[in-house]
Amino acid sequence: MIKRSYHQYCALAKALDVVGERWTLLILRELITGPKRYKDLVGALPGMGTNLLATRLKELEESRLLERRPLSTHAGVFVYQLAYRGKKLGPALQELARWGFALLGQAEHDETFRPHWAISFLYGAFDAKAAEGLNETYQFIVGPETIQIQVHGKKMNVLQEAAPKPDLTFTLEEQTLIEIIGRQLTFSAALDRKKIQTIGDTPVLQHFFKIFGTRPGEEKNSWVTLG
Amino acid sequence: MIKRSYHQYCALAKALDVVGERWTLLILRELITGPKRYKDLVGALPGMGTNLLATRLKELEESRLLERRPLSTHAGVFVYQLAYRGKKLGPALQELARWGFALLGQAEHDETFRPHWAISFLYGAFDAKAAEGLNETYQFIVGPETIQIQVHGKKMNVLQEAAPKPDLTFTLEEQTLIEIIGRQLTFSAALDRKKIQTIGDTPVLQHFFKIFGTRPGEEKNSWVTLG
DNA sequence: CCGCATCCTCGGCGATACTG
DNA sequence: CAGTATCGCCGAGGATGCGG
Repeated sequence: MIKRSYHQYCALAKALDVVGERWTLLILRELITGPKRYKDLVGALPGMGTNLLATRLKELEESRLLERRPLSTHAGVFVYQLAYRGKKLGPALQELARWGFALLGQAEHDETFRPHWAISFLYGAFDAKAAEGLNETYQFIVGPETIQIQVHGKKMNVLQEAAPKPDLTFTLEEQTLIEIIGRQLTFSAALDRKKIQTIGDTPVLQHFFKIFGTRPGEEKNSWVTLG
Repeated sequence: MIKRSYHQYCALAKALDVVGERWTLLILRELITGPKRYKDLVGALPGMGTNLLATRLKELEESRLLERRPLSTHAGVFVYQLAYRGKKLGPALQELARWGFALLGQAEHDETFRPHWAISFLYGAFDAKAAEGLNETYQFIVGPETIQIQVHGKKMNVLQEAAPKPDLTFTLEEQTLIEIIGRQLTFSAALDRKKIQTIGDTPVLQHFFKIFGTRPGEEKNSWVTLG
Protein backbone atom coordinates (compact mmCIF):
# COMPACT_ATOMS: atom_id res chain seq x y z
CA MET A 1 0.00 0.00 0.00
CA ILE A 2 1.96 2.98 -1.27
CA LYS A 3 0.76 6.42 -0.34
CA ARG A 4 -0.48 8.81 -2.96
CA SER A 5 1.84 11.73 -3.64
CA TYR A 6 2.14 14.68 -5.98
CA HIS A 7 5.71 13.67 -6.76
CA GLN A 8 6.87 17.26 -6.88
CA TYR A 9 10.12 18.57 -5.44
CA CYS A 10 8.37 21.51 -3.79
CA ALA A 11 7.90 22.37 -0.13
CA LEU A 12 4.20 23.12 -0.55
CA ALA A 13 3.53 19.89 -2.43
CA LYS A 14 5.45 17.96 0.23
CA ALA A 15 3.31 19.51 2.93
CA LEU A 16 0.17 18.58 1.04
CA ASP A 17 1.44 15.04 0.59
CA VAL A 18 1.27 14.74 4.37
CA VAL A 19 -1.64 16.93 5.45
CA GLY A 20 -3.47 17.64 2.20
CA GLU A 21 -5.92 14.76 2.20
CA ARG A 22 -9.48 14.98 3.32
CA TRP A 23 -10.14 15.36 7.07
CA THR A 24 -6.47 15.47 8.00
CA LEU A 25 -6.24 19.12 9.00
CA LEU A 26 -9.53 18.89 10.86
CA ILE A 27 -8.17 16.03 12.97
CA LEU A 28 -5.19 18.19 13.84
CA ARG A 29 -7.52 21.08 14.64
CA GLU A 30 -9.23 18.87 17.23
CA LEU A 31 -5.93 18.19 18.94
CA ILE A 32 -4.98 21.85 19.27
CA THR A 33 -7.07 22.07 22.42
CA GLY A 34 -5.32 19.09 23.95
CA PRO A 35 -5.17 15.29 23.74
CA LYS A 36 -8.38 13.62 22.60
CA ARG A 37 -9.82 10.14 22.69
CA TYR A 38 -11.00 8.27 19.64
CA LYS A 39 -14.63 8.75 20.55
CA ASP A 40 -14.10 12.49 20.99
CA LEU A 41 -12.73 12.69 17.47
CA VAL A 42 -15.63 10.67 16.10
CA GLY A 43 -18.01 13.05 17.83
CA ALA A 44 -16.30 16.15 16.50
CA LEU A 45 -16.01 14.93 12.91
CA PRO A 46 -19.52 13.97 11.79
CA GLY A 47 -19.62 12.55 8.30
CA MET A 48 -16.24 10.93 8.59
CA GLY A 49 -16.24 7.16 8.47
CA THR A 50 -14.67 5.59 11.54
CA ASN A 51 -12.49 3.39 9.38
CA LEU A 52 -11.11 6.44 7.64
CA LEU A 53 -10.45 8.12 10.97
CA ALA A 54 -8.50 5.10 12.16
CA THR A 55 -6.50 5.10 8.93
CA ARG A 56 -5.71 8.82 9.15
CA LEU A 57 -4.64 8.52 12.77
CA LYS A 58 -2.25 5.76 11.85
CA GLU A 59 -0.83 7.79 8.95
CA LEU A 60 -0.40 10.85 11.16
CA GLU A 61 1.33 8.79 13.78
CA GLU A 62 3.69 7.35 11.17
CA SER A 63 4.38 10.84 9.87
CA ARG A 64 5.14 11.82 13.46
CA LEU A 65 2.57 14.58 13.62
CA LEU A 66 0.83 12.99 16.57
CA GLU A 67 1.34 10.37 19.23
CA ARG A 68 -0.91 7.64 20.54
CA ARG A 69 -0.56 7.38 24.28
CA PRO A 70 -2.32 5.12 26.78
CA LEU A 71 -4.55 7.00 29.18
CA SER A 72 -3.22 6.16 32.60
CA THR A 73 -6.57 6.46 34.36
CA HIS A 74 -8.42 3.97 32.13
CA ALA A 75 -6.74 0.76 31.08
CA GLY A 76 -7.06 0.01 27.38
CA VAL A 77 -8.02 3.57 26.56
CA PHE A 78 -5.76 5.76 24.42
CA VAL A 79 -5.46 9.41 23.67
CA TYR A 80 -4.04 11.10 20.60
CA GLN A 81 -1.95 14.19 21.08
CA LEU A 82 0.08 16.48 18.86
CA ALA A 83 3.74 15.65 18.53
CA TYR A 84 6.37 18.26 17.86
CA ARG A 85 5.92 18.19 14.12
CA GLY A 86 2.16 18.51 14.49
CA LYS A 87 2.47 21.49 16.74
CA LYS A 88 4.64 23.21 14.20
CA LEU A 89 1.73 23.21 11.80
CA GLY A 90 0.07 25.80 14.04
CA PRO A 91 0.95 28.91 12.05
CA ALA A 92 -0.31 27.30 8.85
CA LEU A 93 -3.62 26.34 10.46
CA GLN A 94 -3.87 29.80 11.93
CA GLU A 95 -3.40 31.48 8.56
CA LEU A 96 -5.82 29.11 6.85
CA ALA A 97 -8.43 29.79 9.49
CA ARG A 98 -7.73 33.49 9.21
CA TRP A 99 -8.52 33.29 5.52
CA GLY A 100 -11.60 31.15 6.06
CA PHE A 101 -12.82 33.66 8.61
CA ALA A 102 -14.05 35.85 5.77
CA LEU A 103 -16.19 32.97 4.49
CA LEU A 104 -18.09 32.62 7.76
CA GLY A 105 -21.64 33.87 7.45
CA GLN A 106 -24.44 32.89 9.74
CA ALA A 107 -24.60 29.27 10.80
CA GLU A 108 -26.69 27.08 8.51
CA HIS A 109 -29.11 24.55 9.90
CA ASP A 110 -27.16 21.59 8.56
CA GLU A 111 -23.88 22.82 10.00
CA THR A 112 -22.44 21.32 13.15
CA PHE A 113 -20.69 23.41 15.76
CA ARG A 114 -18.38 22.79 18.69
CA PRO A 115 -17.39 25.61 21.04
CA HIS A 116 -13.67 25.06 20.62
CA TRP A 117 -14.00 25.76 16.91
CA ALA A 118 -14.36 29.37 17.99
CA ILE A 119 -10.58 29.29 18.19
CA SER A 120 -10.43 29.37 14.41
CA PHE A 121 -12.75 32.35 14.61
CA LEU A 122 -10.46 34.06 17.11
CA TYR A 123 -7.50 33.45 14.80
CA GLY A 124 -9.36 35.48 12.20
CA ALA A 125 -10.27 38.31 14.55
CA PHE A 126 -6.84 38.46 16.16
CA ASP A 127 -4.98 41.72 15.65
CA ALA A 128 -1.28 41.07 16.18
CA LYS A 129 -0.36 44.74 16.36
CA ALA A 130 -2.92 45.37 19.06
CA ALA A 131 -1.47 42.50 21.05
CA GLU A 132 2.04 43.92 21.08
CA GLY A 133 3.52 44.22 24.54
CA LEU A 134 0.74 42.30 26.25
CA ASN A 135 0.91 38.95 28.00
CA GLU A 136 -2.53 37.83 29.11
CA THR A 137 -4.60 34.67 29.34
CA TYR A 138 -8.27 34.53 28.43
CA GLN A 139 -10.66 31.76 29.36
CA PHE A 140 -13.98 30.89 27.76
CA ILE A 141 -16.43 28.57 29.43
CA VAL A 142 -19.05 27.51 26.92
CA GLY A 143 -21.40 24.86 28.23
CA PRO A 144 -19.26 21.81 29.02
CA GLU A 145 -16.20 23.09 27.18
CA THR A 146 -13.44 25.33 28.46
CA ILE A 147 -11.08 27.08 26.06
CA GLN A 148 -8.02 29.03 27.05
CA ILE A 149 -5.88 31.25 24.92
CA GLN A 150 -2.79 33.23 25.67
CA VAL A 151 -1.80 36.44 23.94
CA HIS A 152 1.89 37.10 24.09
CA GLY A 153 4.32 39.01 21.92
CA LYS A 154 2.16 39.48 18.83
CA LYS A 155 1.24 35.79 18.96
CA MET A 156 -1.88 33.99 20.01
CA ASN A 157 -1.44 30.56 21.57
CA VAL A 158 -3.96 27.95 22.59
CA LEU A 159 -3.40 26.51 26.04
CA GLN A 160 -3.94 22.78 26.24
CA GLU A 161 -4.46 22.67 29.97
CA ALA A 162 -6.07 24.95 32.49
CA ALA A 163 -4.03 28.03 33.26
CA PRO A 164 -3.65 28.47 37.00
CA LYS A 165 -5.25 31.88 36.96
CA PRO A 166 -6.61 33.38 33.73
CA ASP A 167 -6.65 37.15 33.55
CA LEU A 168 -10.15 37.12 32.16
CA THR A 169 -12.93 34.53 32.21
CA PHE A 170 -16.06 34.58 30.05
CA THR A 171 -18.97 32.26 30.67
CA LEU A 172 -21.59 31.99 27.95
CA GLU A 173 -23.98 29.62 26.23
CA GLU A 174 -23.14 27.93 22.95
CA GLN A 175 -26.05 29.68 21.22
CA THR A 176 -24.72 33.08 22.27
CA LEU A 177 -21.31 32.19 20.84
CA ILE A 178 -22.87 31.16 17.54
CA GLU A 179 -24.77 34.43 17.33
CA ILE A 180 -21.64 36.45 18.00
CA ILE A 181 -19.69 34.61 15.30
CA GLY A 182 -22.60 35.06 12.90
CA ARG A 183 -22.70 38.80 13.62
CA GLN A 184 -26.28 38.66 14.81
CA LEU A 185 -25.06 39.80 18.20
CA THR A 186 -22.07 41.92 19.12
CA PHE A 187 -19.85 40.97 22.01
CA SER A 188 -20.68 44.25 23.74
CA ALA A 189 -24.42 43.73 23.34
CA ALA A 190 -24.11 40.22 24.77
CA LEU A 191 -22.30 41.65 27.79
CA ASP A 192 -24.96 44.34 28.24
CA ARG A 193 -27.76 41.77 28.10
CA LYS A 194 -26.00 39.57 30.67
CA LYS A 195 -25.58 36.78 28.13
CA ILE A 196 -21.89 36.71 29.02
CA GLN A 197 -20.65 36.62 32.59
CA THR A 198 -17.22 38.12 33.06
CA ILE A 199 -14.59 37.68 35.73
CA GLY A 200 -11.61 39.99 35.46
CA ASP A 201 -10.44 43.57 35.68
CA THR A 202 -11.74 46.28 33.38
CA PRO A 203 -8.35 47.16 31.81
CA VAL A 204 -7.86 43.52 30.81
CA LEU A 205 -11.30 43.50 29.24
CA GLN A 206 -10.32 46.58 27.30
CA HIS A 207 -7.19 44.80 26.08
CA PHE A 208 -9.33 41.91 24.93
CA PHE A 209 -11.58 44.26 22.99
CA LYS A 210 -8.62 45.97 21.43
CA ILE A 211 -7.13 42.68 20.29
CA PHE A 212 -10.25 40.90 19.05
CA GLY A 213 -12.76 43.74 18.75
CA THR A 214 -12.33 44.88 15.19
CA ARG A 215 -13.47 42.74 12.32
CA PRO A 216 -10.86 43.02 9.63
CA GLY A 217 -12.63 43.89 6.44
CA GLU A 218 -11.31 43.52 2.95
CA GLU A 219 -8.17 45.50 3.44
CA LYS A 220 -5.43 45.83 0.90
CA ASN A 221 -2.93 43.01 0.86
CA SER A 222 0.30 43.11 -1.04
CA TRP A 223 1.87 39.68 -0.68
CA VAL A 224 1.68 39.50 -4.43
CA THR A 225 2.38 42.70 -6.26
CA LEU A 226 1.29 43.42 -9.78
CA GLY A 227 4.59 44.96 -10.69
CA MET B 1 -24.18 18.90 -8.84
CA ILE B 2 -23.81 20.11 -5.28
CA LYS B 3 -20.34 20.68 -3.94
CA ARG B 4 -18.96 18.52 -1.17
CA SER B 5 -18.61 20.26 2.16
CA TYR B 6 -17.66 19.46 5.74
CA HIS B 7 -20.80 21.23 6.95
CA GLN B 8 -19.03 22.66 9.95
CA TYR B 9 -19.45 26.17 11.28
CA CYS B 10 -15.70 26.68 11.61
CA ALA B 11 -13.37 29.04 9.78
CA LEU B 12 -10.82 26.32 9.07
CA ALA B 13 -13.43 23.91 7.73
CA LYS B 14 -14.87 26.70 5.55
CA ALA B 15 -11.42 27.38 4.14
CA LEU B 16 -10.95 23.69 3.38
CA ASP B 17 -14.37 23.55 1.72
CA VAL B 18 -12.97 25.99 -0.84
CA VAL B 19 -9.26 25.12 -1.16
CA GLY B 20 -9.00 21.75 0.57
CA GLU B 21 -9.54 19.45 -2.38
CA ARG B 22 -6.82 17.80 -4.33
CA TRP B 23 -4.63 20.00 -6.60
CA THR B 24 -6.39 23.23 -5.63
CA LEU B 25 -3.58 24.81 -3.63
CA LEU B 26 -1.04 23.75 -6.23
CA ILE B 27 -3.01 25.56 -8.93
CA LEU B 28 -2.93 28.67 -6.79
CA ARG B 29 0.78 28.20 -6.23
CA GLU B 30 1.31 28.34 -9.97
CA LEU B 31 -0.46 31.67 -10.17
CA ILE B 32 1.68 33.30 -7.48
CA THR B 33 4.33 34.05 -10.07
CA GLY B 34 1.82 35.74 -12.35
CA PRO B 35 -1.01 34.91 -14.78
CA LYS B 36 -0.71 31.57 -16.52
CA ARG B 37 -2.24 29.96 -19.56
CA TYR B 38 -4.04 26.64 -19.49
CA LYS B 39 -1.14 24.85 -21.15
CA ASP B 40 1.28 26.28 -18.59
CA LEU B 41 -0.83 24.82 -15.80
CA VAL B 42 -1.04 21.45 -17.52
CA GLY B 43 2.72 21.48 -17.88
CA ALA B 44 3.31 22.37 -14.24
CA LEU B 45 0.86 19.85 -12.81
CA PRO B 46 1.83 16.44 -14.18
CA GLY B 47 -0.50 13.67 -13.09
CA MET B 48 -3.53 15.90 -13.01
CA GLY B 49 -6.22 15.05 -15.52
CA THR B 50 -7.04 17.93 -17.81
CA ASN B 51 -10.74 17.48 -17.12
CA LEU B 52 -10.08 17.92 -13.43
CA LEU B 53 -7.96 21.00 -14.07
CA ALA B 54 -10.76 22.57 -16.09
CA THR B 55 -13.24 21.76 -13.33
CA ARG B 56 -11.02 23.22 -10.60
CA LEU B 57 -10.41 26.39 -12.60
CA LYS B 58 -14.15 26.87 -12.98
CA GLU B 59 -14.74 26.28 -9.26
CA LEU B 60 -11.99 28.70 -8.30
CA GLU B 61 -13.40 31.30 -10.63
CA GLU B 62 -16.85 30.86 -9.10
CA SER B 63 -15.35 31.14 -5.62
CA ARG B 64 -13.68 34.35 -6.83
CA LEU B 65 -10.17 33.20 -6.04
CA LEU B 66 -9.06 33.70 -9.61
CA GLU B 67 -10.12 35.37 -12.83
CA ARG B 68 -10.14 34.16 -16.40
CA ARG B 69 -9.04 36.97 -18.65
CA PRO B 70 -8.57 37.07 -22.43
CA LEU B 71 -4.97 37.57 -23.45
CA SER B 72 -4.95 40.74 -25.51
CA THR B 73 -2.07 39.70 -27.72
CA HIS B 74 -3.59 36.39 -28.89
CA ALA B 75 -7.27 36.24 -29.82
CA GLY B 76 -9.09 33.30 -28.27
CA VAL B 77 -6.41 32.70 -25.68
CA PHE B 78 -7.09 33.15 -21.98
CA VAL B 79 -4.97 33.53 -18.89
CA TYR B 80 -5.85 32.70 -15.30
CA GLN B 81 -4.76 35.12 -12.62
CA LEU B 82 -5.25 35.46 -8.90
CA ALA B 83 -8.15 37.61 -7.81
CA TYR B 84 -8.16 39.52 -4.56
CA ARG B 85 -9.44 36.61 -2.51
CA GLY B 86 -6.86 34.31 -4.01
CA LYS B 87 -4.03 36.69 -3.21
CA LYS B 88 -5.14 36.81 0.40
CA LEU B 89 -4.36 33.10 0.67
CA GLY B 90 -0.69 34.02 0.44
CA PRO B 91 0.18 33.90 4.13
CA ALA B 92 -1.47 30.49 4.46
CA LEU B 93 0.46 29.09 1.50
CA GLN B 94 3.62 30.62 2.90
CA GLU B 95 3.17 28.97 6.28
CA LEU B 96 2.27 25.62 4.73
CA ALA B 97 5.37 25.76 2.54
CA ARG B 98 7.42 26.81 5.52
CA TRP B 99 6.25 23.69 7.32
CA GLY B 100 6.81 21.47 4.29
CA PHE B 101 10.32 22.86 3.97
CA ALA B 102 11.43 20.50 6.72
CA LEU B 103 10.19 17.55 4.65
CA LEU B 104 12.37 18.40 1.67
CA GLY B 105 15.21 15.97 1.31
CA GLN B 106 17.11 15.37 -1.88
CA ALA B 107 15.11 15.27 -5.09
CA GLU B 108 13.92 11.79 -6.03
CA HIS B 109 14.12 10.58 -9.59
CA ASP B 110 10.38 10.42 -10.01
CA GLU B 111 9.87 13.95 -8.74
CA THR B 112 9.23 16.81 -11.09
CA PHE B 113 10.71 20.24 -10.55
CA ARG B 114 10.06 23.75 -11.81
CA PRO B 115 12.38 26.61 -10.90
CA HIS B 116 9.62 28.82 -9.55
CA TRP B 117 8.83 26.17 -6.96
CA ALA B 118 11.99 27.36 -5.27
CA ILE B 119 9.77 30.13 -3.93
CA SER B 120 8.20 27.67 -1.52
CA PHE B 121 11.74 26.77 -0.52
CA LEU B 122 12.59 30.44 0.06
CA TYR B 123 9.48 30.77 2.23
CA GLY B 124 10.94 28.11 4.44
CA ALA B 125 14.40 29.62 4.61
CA PHE B 126 13.12 33.16 5.12
CA ASP B 127 14.10 34.74 8.41
CA ALA B 128 11.64 37.55 9.14
CA LYS B 129 13.71 39.06 11.92
CA ALA B 130 16.78 39.25 9.71
CA ALA B 131 14.68 41.07 7.10
CA GLU B 132 13.62 43.82 9.46
CA GLY B 133 14.35 47.28 8.18
CA LEU B 134 15.35 46.13 4.70
CA ASN B 135 13.62 46.79 1.40
CA GLU B 136 15.30 44.93 -1.41
CA THR B 137 14.44 43.03 -4.55
CA TYR B 138 16.16 39.81 -5.58
CA GLN B 139 16.01 38.24 -9.00
CA PHE B 140 16.73 34.64 -9.96
CA ILE B 141 17.24 33.65 -13.55
CA VAL B 142 17.05 29.87 -13.83
CA GLY B 143 17.12 28.63 -17.36
CA PRO B 144 14.05 30.06 -19.10
CA GLU B 145 12.38 31.17 -15.88
CA THR B 146 12.81 34.42 -14.00
CA ILE B 147 11.67 34.75 -10.40
CA GLN B 148 11.61 37.96 -8.43
CA ILE B 149 11.02 38.42 -4.76
CA GLN B 150 10.87 41.48 -2.60
CA VAL B 151 11.83 41.60 1.04
CA HIS B 152 10.18 44.42 2.89
CA GLY B 153 9.16 45.03 6.48
CA LYS B 154 9.56 41.48 7.80
CA LYS B 155 7.57 40.18 4.82
CA MET B 156 8.59 38.38 1.69
CA ASN B 157 6.58 39.07 -1.44
CA VAL B 158 6.66 37.51 -4.86
CA LEU B 159 6.72 39.97 -7.72
CA GLN B 160 4.51 39.00 -10.62
CA GLU B 161 6.23 41.20 -13.13
CA ALA B 162 9.78 42.26 -13.73
CA ALA B 163 11.03 44.82 -11.26
CA PRO B 164 12.62 47.74 -13.07
CA LYS B 165 15.95 47.28 -11.32
CA PRO B 166 16.50 44.39 -8.92
CA ASP B 167 19.08 44.99 -6.20
CA LEU B 168 20.57 41.59 -6.80
CA THR B 169 20.44 39.16 -9.72
CA PHE B 170 21.46 35.52 -9.64
CA THR B 171 21.81 33.46 -12.78
CA LEU B 172 22.08 29.70 -12.37
CA GLU B 173 21.17 26.37 -13.91
CA GLU B 174 18.18 24.36 -12.77
CA GLN B 175 20.43 21.50 -11.68
CA THR B 176 22.43 23.83 -9.45
CA LEU B 177 19.22 25.05 -7.83
CA ILE B 178 18.10 21.48 -7.16
CA GLU B 179 21.43 20.67 -5.55
CA ILE B 180 21.25 23.71 -3.31
CA ILE B 181 17.73 22.86 -2.16
CA GLY B 182 18.79 19.27 -1.54
CA ARG B 183 21.75 20.43 0.53
CA GLN B 184 24.25 18.71 -1.71
CA LEU B 185 25.68 22.12 -2.49
CA THR B 186 25.76 25.26 -0.38
CA PHE B 187 24.94 28.59 -1.90
CA SER B 188 28.40 29.85 -1.02
CA ALA B 189 30.11 26.88 -2.63
CA ALA B 190 28.05 27.36 -5.78
CA LEU B 191 29.20 31.00 -5.90
CA ASP B 192 32.82 29.98 -5.39
CA ARG B 193 32.61 27.41 -8.17
CA LYS B 194 31.08 29.98 -10.53
CA LYS B 195 27.88 27.99 -10.77
CA ILE B 196 26.01 31.14 -9.88
CA GLN B 197 26.61 34.45 -11.61
CA THR B 198 25.81 37.45 -9.48
CA ILE B 199 25.02 41.05 -10.34
CA GLY B 200 24.77 43.41 -7.39
CA ASP B 201 26.67 45.06 -4.59
CA THR B 202 28.40 43.11 -1.86
CA PRO B 203 26.38 44.57 1.04
CA VAL B 204 23.15 43.51 -0.66
CA LEU B 205 24.53 40.04 -1.11
CA GLN B 206 25.32 39.99 2.59
CA HIS B 207 21.75 40.98 3.35
CA PHE B 208 20.52 38.13 1.20
CA PHE B 209 22.71 35.68 3.09
CA LYS B 210 21.53 37.03 6.40
CA ILE B 211 17.87 36.62 5.42
CA PHE B 212 18.01 33.25 3.68
CA GLY B 213 21.34 31.85 4.81
CA THR B 214 20.48 29.93 7.92
CA ARG B 215 18.53 26.74 7.72
CA PRO B 216 16.10 26.76 10.61
CA GLY B 217 16.45 23.46 12.37
CA GLU B 218 14.03 21.93 14.75
CA GLU B 219 13.76 24.82 17.11
CA LYS B 220 11.32 25.07 19.97
CA ASN B 221 7.88 26.29 19.04
CA SER B 222 5.24 27.21 21.55
CA TRP B 223 2.09 27.94 19.62
CA VAL B 224 0.54 25.21 21.67
CA THR B 225 1.62 25.05 25.24
CA LEU B 226 1.38 22.03 27.43
CA GLY B 227 0.09 23.94 30.40
C1' DC C 1 -19.09 0.29 25.67
C1' DC C 2 -14.97 1.68 23.35
C1' DG C 3 -11.72 1.20 19.63
C1' DC C 4 -11.19 -0.12 15.76
C1' DA C 5 -11.67 -3.65 11.29
C1' DT C 6 -14.42 -5.51 7.43
C1' DC C 7 -17.53 -5.08 3.76
C1' DC C 8 -19.77 -2.73 0.21
C1' DT C 9 -21.29 1.07 -2.60
C1' DC C 10 -20.54 5.38 -4.83
C1' DG C 11 -18.24 9.28 -6.45
C1' DG C 12 -13.87 11.74 -7.07
C1' DC C 13 -9.77 11.20 -9.48
C1' DG C 14 -6.27 9.75 -13.18
C1' DA C 15 -5.19 8.61 -17.94
C1' DT C 16 -6.23 9.03 -22.52
C1' DA C 17 -8.92 9.94 -26.61
C1' DC C 18 -11.52 13.26 -28.82
C1' DT C 19 -13.41 17.93 -30.62
C1' DG C 20 -13.91 23.00 -31.94
C1' DC D 1 -4.31 25.04 -27.98
C1' DA D 2 -8.10 24.80 -24.78
C1' DG D 3 -10.74 22.36 -23.12
C1' DT D 4 -14.58 18.00 -23.15
C1' DA D 5 -15.91 13.06 -23.04
C1' DT D 6 -15.14 8.48 -21.54
C1' DC D 7 -13.83 4.88 -18.70
C1' DG D 8 -11.43 2.26 -15.01
C1' DC D 9 -9.91 2.56 -10.42
C1' DC D 10 -9.33 3.76 -5.86
C1' DG D 11 -10.45 6.62 -1.98
C1' DA D 12 -14.39 8.11 0.80
C1' DG D 13 -18.73 7.24 3.38
C1' DG D 14 -21.95 4.37 5.77
C1' DA D 15 -23.34 0.15 8.08
C1' DT D 16 -22.08 -3.55 10.67
C1' DG D 17 -19.08 -6.82 13.18
C1' DC D 18 -15.94 -8.04 16.77
C1' DG D 19 -12.36 -8.26 20.31
C1' DG D 20 -10.77 -6.18 24.68
